Amino acid sequence: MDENMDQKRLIVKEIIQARELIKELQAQLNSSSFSGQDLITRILCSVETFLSMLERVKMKNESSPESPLGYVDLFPGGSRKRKGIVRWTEQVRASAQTGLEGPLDDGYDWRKYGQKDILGAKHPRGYYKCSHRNGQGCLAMKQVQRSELDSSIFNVTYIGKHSCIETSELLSEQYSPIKQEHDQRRRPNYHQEQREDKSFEETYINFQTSSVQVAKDKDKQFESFPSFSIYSTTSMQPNVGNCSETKDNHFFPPSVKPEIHSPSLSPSPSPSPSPSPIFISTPTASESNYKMNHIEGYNIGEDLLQTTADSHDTKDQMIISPNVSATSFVNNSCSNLMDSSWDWDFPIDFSPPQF
DNA sequence: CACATTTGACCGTT
DNA sequence: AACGGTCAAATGTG
Repeated sequence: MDENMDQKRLIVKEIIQARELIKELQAQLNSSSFSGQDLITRILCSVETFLSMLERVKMKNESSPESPLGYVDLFPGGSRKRKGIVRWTEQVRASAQTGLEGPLDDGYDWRKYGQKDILGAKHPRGYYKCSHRNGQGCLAMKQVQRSELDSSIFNVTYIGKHSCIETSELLSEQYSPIKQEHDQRRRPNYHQEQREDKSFEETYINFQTSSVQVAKDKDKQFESFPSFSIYSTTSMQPNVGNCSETKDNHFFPPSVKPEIHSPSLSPSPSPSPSPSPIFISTPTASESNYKMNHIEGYNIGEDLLQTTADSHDTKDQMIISPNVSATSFVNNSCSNLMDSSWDWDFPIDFSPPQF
């Protein structure tokens, strides 16, 4: 467990180091006499190291039959929900086609079997079973609830995997290029197969301080933990220029690369209270749309924390060591300390559910 | 008529 | 007891 703690520290340290370096870059760019190349290289080195870490997490997940890439099992080990049933949450924006009221076409046939007003929620939660439950014995279910923050967004929690063969799939095998991504989702067992689809090998991890409120007392140290998101894809080359980051530590893949605005280039710099020379706009919701489905940020954040809180050996976690980094930066080149002995079995667990 | 949705009742868990 | 999840009768739809 001491080893696990060290690994956690390294990961946290790495991102914090990146953040600090970026802050330093901001300050130095303000002085205008500094090109910032050295710092940029170091920052990107840290980011690359972290992405490599994520890659390792993902590779580890690939051994799971139930945890497709880009979807983090919310309850590893089935600690609080029924064991042996995968459960994950996606966030789907109502499109112009489906309208605000849905239904949300995720490629499967669902039959609504209930609706419930949820305490403290503005919108009721709908309960769905796969339409092929009777015919094919498919046990997949989902719950749909409109987001509190954005009523055009639906939080969709999937419970269990489909064992059915979908009728629409049997009827048509024709996919238009434009519909390709959506139709990927229509494939039977899409979620299970996604991890095998190289074009979809993406990992999106999102921690947010706003979700810390649900953490239990022994996880209080998370309250000072900064918000950050990482969006990784194996198609991302070592060319760190593909990575973009906001001042809130949000990374995006090239496909949703945010637009970068520099006050020196922009006519009217944002009147931010604290000087921030680089402003990066996040992708619009419409750009994200199904891209954002990979993880439901708030839920992932809180569920990771809750999952962590369920572990028995996590009371003393996430204490940030100031002296450890996985990255060494020598002569403008980046190397890190990760090797085959790296063990990812630390309590913030991406490992597959245990049956 | 067959099937889907709605909705209040019921049940298990906390 | 309160809450979330499910059931099933009533109702709606094609």
